[in-house]
Amino acid sequence: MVKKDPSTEEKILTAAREVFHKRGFGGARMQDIADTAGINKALLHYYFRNKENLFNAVFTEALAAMVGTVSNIFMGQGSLEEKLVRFYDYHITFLQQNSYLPWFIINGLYEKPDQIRELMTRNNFHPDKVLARIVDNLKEEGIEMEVPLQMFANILSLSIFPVVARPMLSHFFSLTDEDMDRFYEERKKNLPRFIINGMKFQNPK
Amino acid sequence: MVKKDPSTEEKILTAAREVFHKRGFGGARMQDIADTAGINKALLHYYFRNKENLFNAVFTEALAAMVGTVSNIFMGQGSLEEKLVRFYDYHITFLQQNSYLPWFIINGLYEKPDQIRELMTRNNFHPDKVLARIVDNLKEEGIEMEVPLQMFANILSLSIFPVVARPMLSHFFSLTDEDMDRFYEERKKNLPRFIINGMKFQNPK
DNA sequence: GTCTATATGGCGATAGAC
DNA sequence: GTCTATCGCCATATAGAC
Repeated sequence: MVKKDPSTEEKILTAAREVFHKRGFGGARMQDIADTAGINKALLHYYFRNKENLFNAVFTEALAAMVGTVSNIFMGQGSLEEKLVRFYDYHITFLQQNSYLPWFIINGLYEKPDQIRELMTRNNFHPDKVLARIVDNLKEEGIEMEVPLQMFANILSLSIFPVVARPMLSHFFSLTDEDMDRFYEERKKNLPRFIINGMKFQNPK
Repeated sequence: MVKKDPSTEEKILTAAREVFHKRGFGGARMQDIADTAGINKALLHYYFRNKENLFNAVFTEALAAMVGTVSNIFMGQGSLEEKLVRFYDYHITFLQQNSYLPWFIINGLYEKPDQIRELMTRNNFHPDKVLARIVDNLKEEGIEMEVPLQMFANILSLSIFPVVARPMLSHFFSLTDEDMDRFYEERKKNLPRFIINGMKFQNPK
């Protein structure tokens, strides 16, 4: 199977993903995106009228992918630990390539909550249902939760924060890129047990 | 005791803090800072030659506050669990009052990585020593850590992320302000045990 | 020290030829 | 669809009166 030459639109989107990811919305330069895509600035505006549209395209695509996958993992079958393994494996990798996303979700909820909420429901993401599913999961495994929300916050914190805070950690501890990559691989392996065990202890019955 | 009229420099710094914390370096506008301080743009440049200098002043201060709150507690005496209790009690409260700070620091490191490394050494920040202290602590308690960095990342993630992501959590689960406040109080109580237990299991010797 | 007015440069966006 | 050239704005920064 021959790989078709990527269309200009695809080239733009790929470039935009890369530049927005590195610099954020404000820091990204249309000129940079054009250069990375190997075209000129004017063409960007021909395809996506302005910077905001281009960002929204990239943002929506990423959000949809993430939300869909996460939902599938937790709503499906299997023990909680199995699900956590699959979740961290997917989510940490995904975040490494989209580390600006959490910030834009959080910030977007301040500025345009409806748009984001709409996007989430359109992609069939219902955090309350995911949480309910996790609680059911635990019940089947003989663990009763007092405050499920805490568990949900813990699960997300442990994957999102260390990836978003990558520059902070690597600066603080003078870590190379390879160090950081190993660090994230370690996390994927350790976090599921860490969570399950921490929780078991808190509900010792 | 009479409160002296704040000097112009203090007014500028207060305003700069507010604007930079919310918008980061790239997003902040000198005009905004001037307006907030109740002066005009030219005066900003009179006091701090340029935007970069002003930013550095604010950033150094923020970094010091953040690192200070963390290291003071962990560098002192006591068992790890005691320290964790004190840490979360203090840190989560601190973050609730300074919820922009973590984003500001992380974002600052994205925007100007080189400059910040220089700032850190100049101001004698050594997070690696804090971590070494935690590891010593654990050794005294008979717990050997394979990858201390993981633990450090976990400790910080669990306090910082849920505060920064407050709008996300409250949107997802339709929580009131009172709900959220209770949520954070719960965390202060639960997190120390959660961490200690999760960790013990991972190092079962 | 504090102001008004202005210079300077960069970036998003558009016009228009091909 | 793709390019070159250029506009117009806005943000930082400076000049210079008071």
